[in-house]
Amino acid sequence: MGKNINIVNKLRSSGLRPTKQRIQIANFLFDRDETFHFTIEELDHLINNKNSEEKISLATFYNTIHAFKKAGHVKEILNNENKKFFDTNTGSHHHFYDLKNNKLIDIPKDKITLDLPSAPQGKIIKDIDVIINIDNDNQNQ
Amino acid sequence: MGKNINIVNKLRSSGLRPTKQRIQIANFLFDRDETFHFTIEELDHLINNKNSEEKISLATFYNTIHAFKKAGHVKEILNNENKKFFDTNTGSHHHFYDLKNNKLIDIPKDKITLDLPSAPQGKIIKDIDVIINIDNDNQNQ
DNA sequence: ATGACTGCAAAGAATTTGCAGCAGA
DNA sequence: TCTGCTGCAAATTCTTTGCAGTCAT
Repeated sequence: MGKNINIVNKLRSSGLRPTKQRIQIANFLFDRDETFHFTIEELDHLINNKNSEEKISLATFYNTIHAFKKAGHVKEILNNENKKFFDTNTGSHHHFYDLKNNKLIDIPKDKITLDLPSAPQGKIIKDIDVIINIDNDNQNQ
Repeated sequence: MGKNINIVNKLRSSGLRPTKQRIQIANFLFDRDETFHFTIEELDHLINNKNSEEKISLATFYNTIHAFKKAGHVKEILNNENKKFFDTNTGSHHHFYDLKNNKLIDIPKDKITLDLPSAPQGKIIKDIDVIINIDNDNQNQ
């Protein structure tokens, strides 16, 4: 199938050997319509529960996701827990953060208009993160 | 001095016994003109290096800062490292985050104008965090 | 064959917890 | 006195690292 060829090329073109584990992880992450938000722990569970035969080790998830991040295939997202979140949407965009289920929802960059102050002396703006925390409606408080 | 009386009242009014340690931490945090951003580890070093006599234990810093957070005296801030940042400015406001020295700088709420999408069905917006990542100017890239 | 990758287990870093002794009301 | 707080050490959680064996090229 063509799917694997694309994934293999994606890996190769960023200097990563297309190993069995990386192909499996990359397919899981990138072969989908919606962008996907995850922690490494979640990814471990999601992939290893599917394939009960050959488990990918946790260390490999860490290595691989960091390699993907360096290659620009995933992006790390601000969060206020002690876990690192990643996003398969690597473009500039923003997020809703649902406080009830700890899930992120993408907001396209052009849906938010910002009027910003200028950066302090000698500094330049590199990037802007906007997180809109949301909660369930119609509950007291 | 009146300073300590205010601190003691602040603690008492939030149901916290004004112990020696809490008074010392509260004075350090709240008796200043500018708002202060810190991790618990930094706070530990800053306070315990001053007073080499009686060290406050790390566990007490954790307990105390969490008690202060629950009481609304400090606010936790979004960050992308594996450390928790706190802010003595508990009002709604935003931040510059200096990528070079990992320091936060407050931005008053009214300095940023936002035009936002509405929250998803059944959800309401609770809070908005804007972090403007800044870096040194005039360096290649 | 060579160098990169995987997986295990051990190490590290940040935070939390249990509990005995201490201190504030 | 009595309950809450402190401080120590141990436990947890998340992440990183070292290294021997394995796999891609």
